[in-house]
Amino acid sequence: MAAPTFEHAGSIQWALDLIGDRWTILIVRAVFRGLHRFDDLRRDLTISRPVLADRLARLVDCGVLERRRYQQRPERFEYRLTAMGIELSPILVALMRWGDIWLSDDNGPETVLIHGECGHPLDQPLVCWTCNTTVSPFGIRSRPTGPDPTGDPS
Amino acid sequence: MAAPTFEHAGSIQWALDLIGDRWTILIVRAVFRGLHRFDDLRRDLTISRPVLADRLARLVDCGVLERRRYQQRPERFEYRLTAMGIELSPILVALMRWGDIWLSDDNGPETVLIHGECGHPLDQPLVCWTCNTTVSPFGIRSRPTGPDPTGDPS
DNA sequence: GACGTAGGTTCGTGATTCGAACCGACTCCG
DNA sequence: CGGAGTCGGTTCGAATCACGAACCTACGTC
Repeated sequence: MAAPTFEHAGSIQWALDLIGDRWTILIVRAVFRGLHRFDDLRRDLTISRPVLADRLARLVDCGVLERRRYQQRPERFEYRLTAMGIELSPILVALMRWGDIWLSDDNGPETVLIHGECGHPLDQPLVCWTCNTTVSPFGIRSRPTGPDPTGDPS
Repeated sequence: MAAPTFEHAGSIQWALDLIGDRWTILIVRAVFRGLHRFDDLRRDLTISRPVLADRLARLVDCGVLERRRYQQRPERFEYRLTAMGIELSPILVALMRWGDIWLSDDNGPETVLIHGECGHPLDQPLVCWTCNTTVSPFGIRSRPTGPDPTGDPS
C-alpha cells in the first residue's frame, strides 16, 4: 500500500499563502455564517481593526470576497463570498470535522455537521465516480507530477 | 436556501491553533509524502532549523506526529503520522483541490488527484449516507449549537 | 585530529501583529 | 446649532514572532 503522494506542492502552497494565517479562515467562516459588515466581523471574531481591514482587502484582492456598496451617503460596504469563496467550504468542513473529532475538550459533540433535510450526519469522503467507490488516503495518486515516490509504508 | 452555518467555531479555532500557521500543513504534507527525518524535511521545505524543530515538537505534543527512534549510538529519530495525523488528509485534499482549481498560474493542471486503481479523477463531496445523496454547502446544518441563525441569503 | 552527518539549541535582528487612538462622513437627538 | 453615535477604516508605537547564522553534542570515517 503506497502512501498518498500529495505532490504538486504549489497548489497547497498557494492556497496557504492566501488563507494560511490565523484569521483568514475564521473570517471566511464568519461570512459564511451571515456576517457581512466590518464591525459585525470585528465583534464576532474579536480581531483588531487593522488586521481585519488588511485581511478583507487581501481576500477581495484575490477574489474570495466581493466588496459591495450597500448604501450611499455615507458610503458603506459589505463583503460577500464569490464563487471562489463559496468553494472554500470543503476546507472549512474538513477543518471542522477534524477539530471536532480530535480536539473536543472533554466530551464535546461528536457530530457537528448534519444534513439539513434529514438531520443525519454528513460525511466527506474521497469518491471515484468512475468506480463508484470511496477511496482511502492511501488510494490517491497525483497527476501530472509523475509516478509516486513510493513513500515507504509507515 | 439558507446559508451553511459553520457553527461551533471551537472546532475550527482549535484546529487552526494547531495547524493554522504557514508551515505546519506543509510539514504534515511532507511526512505524508514519505519524508520522515529532520534534515530531509528541512531540505525539502527550505524551512529554518528552529522553526522546524518547534513545529515538530508541537505536532508530537498534540498527537499528530510520533517521534520514533530508528537507531541508537548516536540516537536518531524520525517522525511518523499517528491516526490523528493521517486523518488530516481531507484537509490537505481540500486545500489542494481548491488551490489547484483557483490558483493555478496560467493553464496549470486541472486535475491533480486521481484514483490510484483506475486513474480517474477523485472528488471530495459532502455525502449523507442516509439519503444516499451529495449535499451542497447550503444543505449543511450543525448540531448541537442550536437552530441556524438564518444567515440572510446572499 | 580534521571532517562529515544528524538533530537539534541559542542568539540577535527584522518583519508581523497587536491594541489604542484617531479620522471622516454621515445621522439622530435635543 | 451642537454633541453623541455609527460605520469603516488608517496611523502609531510597543510587543511578539519568525528568520538565518552560528554553535553544540555525539558519533563515524579518513
